[in-house]
Amino acid sequence: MANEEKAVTIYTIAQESGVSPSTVSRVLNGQHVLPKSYERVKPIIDKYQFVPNQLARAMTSNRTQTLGVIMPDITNPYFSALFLEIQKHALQYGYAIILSNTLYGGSSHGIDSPFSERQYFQMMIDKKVDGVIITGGELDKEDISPEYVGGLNRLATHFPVVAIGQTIEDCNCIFINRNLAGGVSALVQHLVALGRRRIGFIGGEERVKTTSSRYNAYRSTMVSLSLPIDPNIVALTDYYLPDGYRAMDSILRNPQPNPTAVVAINDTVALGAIRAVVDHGLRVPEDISVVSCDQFLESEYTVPRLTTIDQQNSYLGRLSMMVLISAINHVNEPIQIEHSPRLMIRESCGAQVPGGFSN
Amino acid sequence: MANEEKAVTIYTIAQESGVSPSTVSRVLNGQHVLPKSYERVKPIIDKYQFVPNQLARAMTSNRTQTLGVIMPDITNPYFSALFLEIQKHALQYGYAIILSNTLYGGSSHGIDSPFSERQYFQMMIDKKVDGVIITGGELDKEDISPEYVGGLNRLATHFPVVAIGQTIEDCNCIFINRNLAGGVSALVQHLVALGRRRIGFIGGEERVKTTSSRYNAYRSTMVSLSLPIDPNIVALTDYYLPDGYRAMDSILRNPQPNPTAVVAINDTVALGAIRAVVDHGLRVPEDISVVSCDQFLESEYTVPRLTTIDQQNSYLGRLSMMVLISAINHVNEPIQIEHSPRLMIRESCGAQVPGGFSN
DNA sequence: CCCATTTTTGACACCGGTTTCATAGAAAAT
DNA sequence: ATTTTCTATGAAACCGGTGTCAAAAATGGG
Repeated sequence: MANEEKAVTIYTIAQESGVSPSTVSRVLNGQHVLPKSYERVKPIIDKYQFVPNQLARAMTSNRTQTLGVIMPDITNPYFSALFLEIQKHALQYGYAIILSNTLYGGSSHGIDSPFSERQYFQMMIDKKVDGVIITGGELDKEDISPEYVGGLNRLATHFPVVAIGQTIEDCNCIFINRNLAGGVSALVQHLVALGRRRIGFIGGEERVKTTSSRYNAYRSTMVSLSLPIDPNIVALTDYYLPDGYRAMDSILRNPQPNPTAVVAINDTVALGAIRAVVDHGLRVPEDISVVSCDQFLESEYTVPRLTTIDQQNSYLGRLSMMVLISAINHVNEPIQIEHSPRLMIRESCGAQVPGGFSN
Repeated sequence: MANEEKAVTIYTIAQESGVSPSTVSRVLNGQHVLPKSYERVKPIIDKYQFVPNQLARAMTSNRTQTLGVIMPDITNPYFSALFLEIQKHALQYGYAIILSNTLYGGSSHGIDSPFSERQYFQMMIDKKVDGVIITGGELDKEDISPEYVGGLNRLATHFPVVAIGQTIEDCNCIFINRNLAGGVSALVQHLVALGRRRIGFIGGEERVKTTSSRYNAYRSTMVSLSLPIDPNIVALTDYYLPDGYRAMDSILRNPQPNPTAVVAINDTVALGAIRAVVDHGLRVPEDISVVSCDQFLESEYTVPRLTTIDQQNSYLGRLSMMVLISAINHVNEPIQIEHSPRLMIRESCGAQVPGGFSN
């Protein structure tokens, strides 16, 4: 297992090429040396395919070429897509990524996470990463605890921290705000245009931005269209399939008249809701339209095809990575990536779309 | 950004408590010291909440408390579930995890991965991780290149490598073999018991174990039941939703009679197939049963609910982690975790199951 | 071709721990 | 009380690089 032969170090190279270790170091770091010295050192480096020890290098330079990503749950397709996007760009800059899933509020995994988000903060500090991207979890809550903000600030004294979510006052992180409610108004208007008036809402947790901002957009659009908001056809639980099922089921069990359309917080919740509708012997979209605010599944392949909003989440990963990299390099030029949500009108809203297959 | 105050080191602690750095080191590592010394040092450590610099520690101990995980694509639910399982256990042992997605063959992401799997190997070596778990990618292919095996062996000279997939001869990794075909025979028999005889198969790539072992199980079961295997209702493409769609679509476009049942390589492919069936104006399961060999979605919430095989993949994550940890600690007690695939009979096969909701 | 100036180089300290080894001190034996 | 044995401690070397600084070499000007 262990490599018994003495490791090749910068001293090995120095000795064999007849220069000092310092000169080898300079060659490795692209600093200027006389051509003569270079010609001596380079072949020896190549001969051993020498790569300097990153640990030793990190000791003095305080750069580990490693980044941290903290998110609640990688099995959530929204987060896994975000992570992949982040990683693709990180690699181009030679960074490895330590991924930590906090399972914050992750009841859907049957275990209570024994590690709090703040313990992950400590881990990132211990690992001496060069920067961190953090998203989800307590960051999305409307009332963030001072302890959490303290933790973020402590993190930010060690390295740049990019926080995807809401902006927090008096916090030294770099914030990237998602336009969460983007397209929701258009979505509701689209449903109304299709003749649906009794429109419900199902979403995640109540005091969490992802839900509240969309819920508010739904409410204000309903009000502006002079449509009533009936609390009997609103249900907030969590963000996964079973939650969507449970929410829709409770609405349909209610003795009040059923909604004719329901806006779901995201694709998974929408699919859970559709399953519940079917289980109640009803059809989507004929009896009830079910639409989603946030596409992160390949929802053009579901039955029925989901009407949803493409929030262009892949930009988010790229943006956060760009921002982090430039913060690490103390570059302060503001980075702008344009993107706007796109309404994807498909079957589940009841609109007449081709989509189908002509045999 | 940078913490300007001088860092607290083991020397700080030594000076303040009036002992030598060596003694502080011993206290930190739980080695035996006189109670007198301990009483001196401990309060100072607590006062600063001192945590020794992991980088410096790693320099001499050659332990980074970091593990590597190399997989093709975290957005694939199978892999993300596996990763989460691995991480949960890693954390209990105090390991952080560097995740690398190779996007091997990942045409579904629209980019050609600029980094080959072997470059990720190098990265793990550079990062001096304590061990690696690798799965998917070239490891699943039937004809693995000698270069790849060489890469694996090189990895294994640096630290223990757990490879989830097939066993490779003359390779110093620790192999964990999945029982890929488990339950497939029972699945086919179940379909036959339901009166389906013209049974097709759709799966991933041809020379990849995940597909070939299941495909072979399908074939041998068909043969043993004296049923014909019609190549017109077999289609192999890839592992994602669009692939399932494409495969089923091509089968249905074929002038030959349609299958009455189709076995899909996994849940995503099955869902893609179902979408194709519906697009051809047919119904699942009335016209065509669609079943899956490998549950990794919450497929009890799909429409129709998917009949599939629970391969109990979560055990795989736990097992591989256990094996890796004990290899790192040079423990050689064989680890056995029992698990057997379970057939999940639901709607999509055409069986009469309660499942539905009574209004 | 020699002296002044600039550039390149090598010796050495340093990053923050661990480990070896010799010594001081405690415990045991005489 | 004295010698022997054992144990705990501290000084110093080490892990493998980077940064500083003074000496050496290269360059330029007269």
